[in-house]
Amino acid sequence: MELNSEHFLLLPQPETASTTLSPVNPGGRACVDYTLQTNEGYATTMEGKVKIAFRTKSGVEVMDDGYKWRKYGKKMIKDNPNPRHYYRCSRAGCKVKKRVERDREDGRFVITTYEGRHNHETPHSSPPYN
DNA sequence: CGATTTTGACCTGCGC
DNA sequence: GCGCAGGTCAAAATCG
Repeated sequence: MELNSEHFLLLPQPETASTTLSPVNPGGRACVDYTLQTNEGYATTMEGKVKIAFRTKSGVEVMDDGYKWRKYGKKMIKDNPNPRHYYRCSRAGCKVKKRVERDREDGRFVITTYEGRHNHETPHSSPPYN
């Protein structure tokens, strides 16, 4: 499966996303039913920046989208009792970042946030949704 | 042997 | 300006 902003709802950005909304639970979140195993997801497109976040109902945060990810950091967020993992594409020139954290209320949910776009083809080519 | 992963420390940005 | 939170990088160890 290709994780492109085009595959998600391109929301300009959650209005008044400064107080009431949470990073993973915007007031105007888009409850979509894409071809993915995702339940909810929203994409925020900024000037030249792409932020895609969706909640997966998989107990496994390791969803192989066909890219090689290299973990470069782990952080405990105050808002979440669960640690947040920071991944990065191992391909040279690929500055795509991936953030994975478990849901704060439902440990069986995983919030995956992709930032940026891949500038190379999938080094794996094994899309189970093809 | 090389790449990748893990934990900690450090740095930056924003808020107050 | 300082404090807090979040994010990134680095060094070492491990696995393939």
